[in-house]
Amino acid sequence: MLDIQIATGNSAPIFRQICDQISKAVVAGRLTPGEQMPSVRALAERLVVNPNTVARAYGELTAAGVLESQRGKGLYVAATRRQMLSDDERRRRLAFAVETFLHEVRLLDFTPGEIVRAIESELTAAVGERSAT
Amino acid sequence: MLDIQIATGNSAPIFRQICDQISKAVVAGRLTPGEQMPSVRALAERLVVNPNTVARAYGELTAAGVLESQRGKGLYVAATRRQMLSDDERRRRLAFAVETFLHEVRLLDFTPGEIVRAIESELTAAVGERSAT
Amino acid sequence: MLDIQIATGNSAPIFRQICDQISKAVVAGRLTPGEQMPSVRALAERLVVNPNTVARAYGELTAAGVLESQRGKGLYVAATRRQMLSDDERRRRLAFAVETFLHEVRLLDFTPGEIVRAIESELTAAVGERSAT
Amino acid sequence: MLDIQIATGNSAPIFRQICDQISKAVVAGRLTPGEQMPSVRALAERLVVNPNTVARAYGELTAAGVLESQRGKGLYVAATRRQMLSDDERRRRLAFAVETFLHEVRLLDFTPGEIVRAIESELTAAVGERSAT
DNA sequence: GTGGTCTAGACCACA
DNA sequence: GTGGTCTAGACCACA
Repeated sequence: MLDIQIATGNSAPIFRQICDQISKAVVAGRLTPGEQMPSVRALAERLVVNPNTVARAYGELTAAGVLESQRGKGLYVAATRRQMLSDDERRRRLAFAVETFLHEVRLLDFTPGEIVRAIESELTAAVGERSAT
Repeated sequence: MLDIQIATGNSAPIFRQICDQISKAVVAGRLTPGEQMPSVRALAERLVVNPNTVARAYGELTAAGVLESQRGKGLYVAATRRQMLSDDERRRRLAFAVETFLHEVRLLDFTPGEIVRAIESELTAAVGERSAT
Repeated sequence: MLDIQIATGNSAPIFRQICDQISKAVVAGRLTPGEQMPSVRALAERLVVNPNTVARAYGELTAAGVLESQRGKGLYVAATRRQMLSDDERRRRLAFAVETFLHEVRLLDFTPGEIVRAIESELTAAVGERSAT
Repeated sequence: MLDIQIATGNSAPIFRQICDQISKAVVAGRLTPGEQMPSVRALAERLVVNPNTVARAYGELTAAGVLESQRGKGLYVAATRRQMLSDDERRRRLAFAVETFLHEVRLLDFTPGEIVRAIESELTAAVGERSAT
């Protein structure tokens, strides 16, 4: 069963946490294409969260092509993830994420080498995880 | 004179940008302990920013011990730098930032190589900027 | 002043009507890049609609790159409209719109020629309108 | 035998697809006045669709005068076709559909030529399909 | 002042 | 049953 953890407090908005964890689960293969998602109400109950909040997360994931709605039946993991963004937009977003990341990490006093190595080892781990599943 | 660049638009909140750049300047020695900071109004005017925003940044820096207020005279760079994080904590934060970053980037369909290269080129650019200052 | 008409009843959702009319106004040049949008609350009041509904419309337009948020100051018409979608996605959406359009029109018993001519004359008119502004 | 194609996913509601295809079949003469329609359950089974959905489609078609119910026996294609729209009304609807379509497509940054070509090729495809049937 | 998020609760279209 | 929309009203971060 899909495991989603909500961190209350000052962190990211709840709807975004839900988005993130679901799309992560899809990428990691813990949610398989065609699989039905829990209903808005069911997930809201489980997370002790307002249904609107889940609906918003589901809405964004649908707009992003991660989920697909089947009228009146429910939401399903999209069969094929379409690349909706233009190359320019993808590059823009990568640059933005890199900038944000380096900004966070800069104050921790790691050397460039250590940072790159941390990225690389996590990338390798992620590949391993996927093929292991 | 203290050089602060504000990026408007969707980037980090302005007050945080001010915080970051000031504490960075302190670490880099461009601001020396005991030095007087520009007044809230003066800095706000220079940055073309709401005085409240500068006040908030100064407030947080004072709370963090980077700046010190001298009654009726103004704000000064604190004589002693605040404690650093433990190595464990630093590593934990790096790992967390890496994970967050890779997750954000995942749906953009870049290869590991492209991601690492983007990080590296930004790191090089940052180093260049720093040594140029 | 921005003129937005809300049609209640069975038609399209209100937030979408707002989206549509605003992006239309941008394309037509009735809203110029850099111009500030009315605040969520102000527009909501004018349209006699819940602020959340306006906020949703504004949110979608921001996500689509039509508007840009300036923290704490308000929303502005984006200076340059970025093409965020991939060519594939653009083609997919065009095909979908064509299909929907032809489906609606089919029952009206127009010949293919009449349909094409209607499209062409409206396209010419749109160009004229833009250069006239 | 009546051939109905259901497209699941985000396209038009299923009940409307059924309505449309049946009324189209009547206009095209593939369903003749007086002919008996398949039962709700039979059609639902064939289309792998909820019986409620077929029932709703039949209901709307009956209300529109396309089908007629004969007490206890079933539904039949109505002997007389319903009134057509006035030319003015048809033209008004075409203009409205054109406007809506062009607006949807506008933000996709296609040239007028590309738009017209997309319409034409879809029209040709549709004609081919119809004459093939 | 600005927009952004969330809740509670209603109503709708659709299957 | 399903998701989608809307309202009313609260609270937050930011400038």
